[in-house]
Amino acid sequence: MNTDLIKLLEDHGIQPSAHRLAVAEYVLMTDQHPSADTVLAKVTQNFPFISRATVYNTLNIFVEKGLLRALNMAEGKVVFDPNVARHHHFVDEQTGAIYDIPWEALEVNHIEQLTDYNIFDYQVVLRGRRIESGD
Amino acid sequence: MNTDLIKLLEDHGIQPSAHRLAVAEYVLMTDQHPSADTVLAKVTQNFPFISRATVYNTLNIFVEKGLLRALNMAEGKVVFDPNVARHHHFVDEQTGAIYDIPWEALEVNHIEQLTDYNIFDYQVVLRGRRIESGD
DNA sequence: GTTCGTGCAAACGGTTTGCAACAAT
DNA sequence: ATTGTTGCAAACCGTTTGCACGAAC
Repeated sequence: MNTDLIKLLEDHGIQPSAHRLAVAEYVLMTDQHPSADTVLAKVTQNFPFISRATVYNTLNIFVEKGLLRALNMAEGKVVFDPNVARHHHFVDEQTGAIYDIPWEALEVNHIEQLTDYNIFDYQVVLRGRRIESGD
Repeated sequence: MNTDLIKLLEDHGIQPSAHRLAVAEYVLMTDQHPSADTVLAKVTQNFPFISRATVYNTLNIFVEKGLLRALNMAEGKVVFDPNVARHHHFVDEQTGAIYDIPWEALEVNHIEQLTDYNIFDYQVVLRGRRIESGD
């Protein structure tokens, strides 16, 4: 069951406490991009006695240790992305929802010609409306 | 002198008050990406009696009316970009500074194949270190 | 008994808002 | 008189921090 989750935390130098596992179980498995508050709400469902501070602490540790990426895409709220591999993002301007776009789906050319910059990383950020296919 | 600035505001449906002109004079002319606080500091130099609230109000009006774009790229602070034309951004991870990359400098392919999305706009966000060429 | 995780509440920092004063027409 | 701009201070909201408690080794 979550022995693999325990191992994952340990492999990243994080002591796997019960609270941290509860947070990990949700935030590392979701394909959404939850805010800290969303994480708190979700985790509270199965784990009613966790405090806001612990959720924030845990999320920050996860980001520090490379299990999560923190994104600042929209209005004053950080969201967390368990997908730490390279990928692009689409932001639905109506709902605020963020969707992952696979790295291979897009191709960016001429980056090597930006010689004034030492580029560690890049991504395409797209904005618009998601076309709802019956969901 | 700033009759053109007055006209610019009026053309965007903004009453050109003295305070608004003072803000516009700085924020619409800069090639940096100042935060609200930076704008306040700059404007205060020439215009000591402007309040924080007025600066925020003015910036929000400018964004609403399309004179500025608001960017959420980094830690909990909105910055303003007077360049409202399409362009890309490079973020210096050390200094936090944001640089504009001309639209034509990069080419993104296969966007039209993202058929689940109605894409209004997109940009490439690059991160790394700017190479200081003697500045 | 020292280390580390947790909870609470207070503090923090950027931004917004309510309200009263004021200017312009 | 109405409309719109400004300033102040308080409120707000997401996040961080200080400190005390408690569990684990």
